[in-house]
Amino acid sequence: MARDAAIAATPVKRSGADRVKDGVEDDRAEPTLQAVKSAKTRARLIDATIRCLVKHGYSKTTTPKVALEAGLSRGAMLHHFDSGRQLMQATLVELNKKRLRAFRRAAETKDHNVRTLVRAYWAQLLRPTFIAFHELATAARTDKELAETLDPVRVEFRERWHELAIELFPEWRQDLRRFDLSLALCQNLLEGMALNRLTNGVEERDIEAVLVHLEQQILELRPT
Amino acid sequence: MARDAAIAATPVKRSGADRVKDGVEDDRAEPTLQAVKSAKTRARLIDATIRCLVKHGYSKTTTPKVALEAGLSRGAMLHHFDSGRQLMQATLVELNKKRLRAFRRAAETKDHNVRTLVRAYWAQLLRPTFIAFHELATAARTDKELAETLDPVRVEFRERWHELAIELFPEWRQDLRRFDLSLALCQNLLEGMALNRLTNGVEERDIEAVLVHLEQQILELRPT
DNA sequence: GATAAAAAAAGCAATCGTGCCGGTTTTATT
DNA sequence: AATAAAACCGGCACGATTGCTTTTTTTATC
Repeated sequence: MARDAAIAATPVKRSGADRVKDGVEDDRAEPTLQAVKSAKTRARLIDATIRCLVKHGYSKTTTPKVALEAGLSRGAMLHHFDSGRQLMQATLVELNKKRLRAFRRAAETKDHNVRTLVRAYWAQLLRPTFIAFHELATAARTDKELAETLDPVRVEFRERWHELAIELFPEWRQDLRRFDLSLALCQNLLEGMALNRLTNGVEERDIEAVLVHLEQQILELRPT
Repeated sequence: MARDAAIAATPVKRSGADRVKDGVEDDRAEPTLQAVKSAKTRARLIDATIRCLVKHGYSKTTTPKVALEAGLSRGAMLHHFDSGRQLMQATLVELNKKRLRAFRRAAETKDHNVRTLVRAYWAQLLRPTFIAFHELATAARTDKELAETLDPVRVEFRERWHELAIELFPEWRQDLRRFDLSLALCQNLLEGMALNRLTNGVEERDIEAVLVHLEQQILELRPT
């Protein structure tokens, strides 16, 4: 986990991270030095990027704006991420982690019924994390390097989402066809509605009705 | 309504258009002069913009690229649209017209059943028009001026979509609640799936199942 | 055919984002 | 305390985009 974070968010010319990596094999645990500061700064930059994506959109998210938002100089920023693109890629990976974390959290609530899960996912789609993710996903359509980062992200998201759903509702294992259909319905419908909502593409009063209907649909698709 | 469209798609220092506009009240019809050429060039620029949005995405759609794609000089381009932003706004209005035209066309097919209409809308969402529209809609979230253009566009789209659907299936007038729900389901589900598809966010094999299920759903919501 | 207007092209200055570099401060290790 | 390696900062030059202005060519009307 922590290693994944280091790899995904690590600049080429890192050093602290290398030490940690080497330390893993030659001594037991050298977890904290100023490498922890580096990680914090990287996280700050990524968070600033997310805020910029939400506030200004992808096309107007520039490296000076991100640096300003993070309270760092642009020079310091380029010390951690060799280019703006690397920062975007790291942000994309981090956004995926955030989304998956939110899932886990929602799943740990003790009462797992379809209704609460649908509501939990809908709530997630209203948060900045999803907005920023959408900005990057849209950009990735025409940006080869971003697409190459997005691709494994999407795969992982799908897999975890599947795993988690099966874990919560094991009875669904009986009919995987309907299971996949339910997931596809839920994801595409809610995400479509969330995106349309961002630019007044859906009437607020329709939302509740759609949510209720979706819940009903999934219940009917569920094996007995 | 028509005035809004004219404002949105018309350059400030137009002339042919003014003449046509004046001509409406002082003489019967002065439809063709070189104003028609101007209109054609504007259309060419807008089409080039759409192609650029599809090919490069919003963030990399620049005025030089559009001019090149249209086979015009940048100077000529700025003669028709005072700024790149105006071109974008005009393009957004035109995209809406294209989508509505496609609807009308689909509706004129003689056999109106739920299935063919769902399929027709889905087919629309796979075309460049929708991709370009989505690029602009996404940009509009953080661009005030684009948002001001998008807003009436969304309203008109919704109204026409409602009108058309009621016209094709008048029996639905009995239960407008379910009617609105059906439209919301159809639009958000299909658009969500279309968008996710653009960046490998949905498995191809799930698509058909979702379409079939949606058709079934709408049929069940339909009054007898 | 002459003339005026519009369409199209070409050129210009200013701005902005990017990537990179040298220099400075902080931090950790000996 | 000394030293080395980081984290960090400021500035530089290049390229690209934008809006505007000026010039040329086309087109329509008298």
